Amino acid sequence: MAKTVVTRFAPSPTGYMHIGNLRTALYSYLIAKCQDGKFILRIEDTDQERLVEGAVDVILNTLKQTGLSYDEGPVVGGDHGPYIQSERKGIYMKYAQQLIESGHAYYCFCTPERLAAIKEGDGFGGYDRHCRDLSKEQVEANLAAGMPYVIRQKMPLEGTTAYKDEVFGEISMENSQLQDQILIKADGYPTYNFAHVVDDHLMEVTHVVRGSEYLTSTPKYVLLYDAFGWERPVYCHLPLLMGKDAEGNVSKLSKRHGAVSFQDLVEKGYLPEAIINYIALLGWCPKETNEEFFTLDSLKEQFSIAAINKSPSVFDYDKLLWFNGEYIKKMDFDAFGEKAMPYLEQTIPNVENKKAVAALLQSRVAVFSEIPEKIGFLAKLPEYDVSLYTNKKNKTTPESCAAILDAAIPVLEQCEDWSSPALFEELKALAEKEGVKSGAVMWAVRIAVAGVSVTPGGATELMEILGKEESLARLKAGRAKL
RNA sequence: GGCCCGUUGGUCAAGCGGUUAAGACGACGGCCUCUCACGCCGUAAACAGGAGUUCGAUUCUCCUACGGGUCACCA
Repeated sequence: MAKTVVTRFAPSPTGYMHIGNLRTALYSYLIAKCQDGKFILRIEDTDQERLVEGAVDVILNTLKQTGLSYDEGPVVGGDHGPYIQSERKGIYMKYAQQLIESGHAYYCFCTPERLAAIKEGDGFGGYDRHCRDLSKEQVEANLAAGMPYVIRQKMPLEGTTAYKDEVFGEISMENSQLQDQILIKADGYPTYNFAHVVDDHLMEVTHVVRGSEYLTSTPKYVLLYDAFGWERPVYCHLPLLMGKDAEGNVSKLSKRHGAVSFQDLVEKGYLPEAIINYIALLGWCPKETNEEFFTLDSLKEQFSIAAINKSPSVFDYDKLLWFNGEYIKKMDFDAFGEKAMPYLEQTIPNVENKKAVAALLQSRVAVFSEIPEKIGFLAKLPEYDVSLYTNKKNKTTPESCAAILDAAIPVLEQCEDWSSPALFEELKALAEKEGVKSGAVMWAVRIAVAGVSVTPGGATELMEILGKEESLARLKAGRAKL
């Protein structure tokens, strides 16, 4: 029986959930769940200078909204807690000590000033290993004198370190490339470099899933596992999510590329399911099907590490928009209405039948935030130019529209049944009587009633929503302009 | 700059030695139509370049170019 797969998502609480981070969470979750494994959430907050109030809640809320439920982690607990690194501070030092004793790490007393001076040079040299070979006596003396110190990993000077990545394959690095990185900082907190290795081991994580920016630092981590005599985890590095700027240059997706946090996207009216669906396809493609629509459950069934690709992918807002539109169209009407209601209330508080408006909107909206601009004219007839009455296809002109409105207004005033189908029949009959295309009548009426050239819904649908009184007032105002 | 990784249409991508090189978004055109949208139909658009290996390379190897990542008391 194979060992249970255990993955983790280990974000640092920065105050927002970057979309690339979310995708890492998704893949990490899926890699576990497609193999009936466990998914752990761990908060990596060892940088005391970058603590952000409420940042953990952002992470928790995002996972909740997207349905990425974790088996162990903050709030839910588990056998390997605590799951917040700052609460685990006490456990790292003894492992660091162990490494010092075995000759894999050492105390370093170099001051920040000295390190900065070293960096002055070409900037690529890194630490000069000044404290690497201090005598035991010297170290004791410094310690006794209360000198501040950090603990560094002692890298092999020669040879190479290699590991196998599940998506990128064999990665091999010359040890001479590896810096004697800091394991424990002067404030006593561990660095990511050290804490994640210790925690992954203690939490029995079998698959380390993270962005490919860690591809080249992983040899250092692998060396740590080896130094402790721990079994190395399986590594799955994920291709990066890129953004394209105005000049067409691509780079790691960031704020300058637009909305990049999950919160931003949700605020703009994107659905969590659509976001998840879209980002699942960035770097992964199902093997046996051309299907593009996936729920979290269907992803669990289809997902496989082997189908993850290596090349970075550009985040395409257009395609996300399309996905969102598709999800909106698939929503049942009540759910759509509920989601749209805040926008409707804000934009057209005076319109009685908001449900009818929602009905017109569902197939015409790709993201909720575009609702106001589409229906503003319902709240108040906008100022418009008579040139709107000119339409090539229906062969209308301001003059012809004037005639049409003259004929239409009295007819409409007589209408008892103010429903779209009834109104449509009336106007169609009128068109026949007047010997013009029904499209011409509809055009004149719709412009008069809406005051904008493009509307969600046709003339009679809009009239039904506006009601008889308002519609006629607008028609008469329109006629007066001509 | 050193090291690591990548490179199929504008974008996401299938392909895993022999194909008319899929599909999706976007673009464009058409149909439908009470404007728009939806829906339906269609068009244009790609294997970075050069050497090998092979009967045969988009697929394998090497080189070049380009792109990205990484070299913190950040993760």
